[in-house]
Amino acid sequence: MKKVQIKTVKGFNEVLPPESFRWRQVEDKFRNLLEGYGFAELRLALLEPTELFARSIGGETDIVEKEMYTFIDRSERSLTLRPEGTASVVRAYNQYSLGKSNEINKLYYIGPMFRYERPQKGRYRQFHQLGAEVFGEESFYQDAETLVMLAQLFHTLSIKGVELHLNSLGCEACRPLFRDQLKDYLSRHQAGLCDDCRRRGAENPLRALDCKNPQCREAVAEAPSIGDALCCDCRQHFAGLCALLADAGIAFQINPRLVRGLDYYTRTTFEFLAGDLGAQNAVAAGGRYDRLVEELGGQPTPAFGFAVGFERLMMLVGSEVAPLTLPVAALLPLSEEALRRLFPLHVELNRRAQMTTLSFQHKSLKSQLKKADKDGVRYALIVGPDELAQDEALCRNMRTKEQTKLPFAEIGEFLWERYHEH
RNA sequence: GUGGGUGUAGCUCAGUUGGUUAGAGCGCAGGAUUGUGGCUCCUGAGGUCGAGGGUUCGACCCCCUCUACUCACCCCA
Repeated sequence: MKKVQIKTVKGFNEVLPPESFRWRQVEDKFRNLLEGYGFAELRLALLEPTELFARSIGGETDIVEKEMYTFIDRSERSLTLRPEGTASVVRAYNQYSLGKSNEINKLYYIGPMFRYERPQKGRYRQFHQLGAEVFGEESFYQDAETLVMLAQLFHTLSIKGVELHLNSLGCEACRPLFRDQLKDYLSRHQAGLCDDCRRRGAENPLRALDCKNPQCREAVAEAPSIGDALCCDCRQHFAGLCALLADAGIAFQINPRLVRGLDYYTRTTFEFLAGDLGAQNAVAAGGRYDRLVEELGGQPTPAFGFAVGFERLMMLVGSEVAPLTLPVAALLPLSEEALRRLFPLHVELNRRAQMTTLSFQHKSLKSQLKKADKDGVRYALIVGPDELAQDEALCRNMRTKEQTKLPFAEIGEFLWERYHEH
């Protein structure tokens, strides 16, 4: 080990080849799918005024209370590395008045998010999300379309065994009533609750439903169910969504305990759960947030969105990689003169496509062939003094070992044809 | 923030009750073949054994502290 190696910060993991190829393949599939549904990409700032997240995610949530990378910059402003994407998208939607032009109401993003938590399997301090938001559509058809699209994403990636869990949290008309009911229930059952849930009772009672403490689960088992408390409109919205999903052949479970960790959700919330994610189980989650745009200073605008945890998604994607494109041939110069002759050819060929490799060092033919073999090229073009004198290369087929003479003038065409064969 | 596990070569890991030159496989480099790869064989490079302190004649091994990684709790994508 060297002295004082500088290393990455804890929880900030970097993606090296060949993993980076797999990442891009999955990203590409996501982009293609989303753009097929009319989504357009947004590339947003990673750093935002702290206030944005405090207002959107909710001041009482764990994310805001203890998980944000927040610091004061040189002009004394409090800034935060974004812990999630939706707040920024909504901020941008308002800031640039994206709602004024109808065609741009479906937006997606891919990028890093930051949360100051202890890293573990499937959870990192810098992690990545693929997310999308739809603005201006209140219909449950929108909820259904988005969920069907997500199911397609998993299907496209050959991921099996993800379960869709659904719930409705109601709207501003019925949720406060339910909150009161629940608060009331919790205060009557304080004895059975953990410390956290007792504290939550007042500010964020819904979270108690979601507590993993077995004691709490028991205490909450008889609590009022949100499903019973929904108003007429919310009930219809949710029923409509469920019917569409059933018609589309998408399996789902209604989970009245499903409460999101962020405060802005209304009506539909969902999670796609999977095993094989370590102690984590959510690979994607989201829902409807009909009030947030307005709360962040925009026009009243219903919205629906989701985020996929990219690292978690990658854990579910099999390790099989689409074969990488390999160079067609290795150029093997056996002298300085040969190298000088081959270099312009090499540069010219690779301008069009990945065609050749070329060693700039004087190595033995043997070691160059070894390298060519390892690189998986189909041909080796050997050029030594003899070939140079004849203005040709010795073309060796690496599989059949057959060798033929190939004039320099024909190399380009020869390789270009072989390039398209594979 | 709390708890457990693990730090030995580029990678994956051995290392006996504490004993003198710390090993293997893979990978890398070279050779066996004056200009011919994969298989085989030979050779080589590469380690302050995570860091510091302690016990001991002697520490990779035992003790303490720190640190990193990792898994889990909390919570979340």
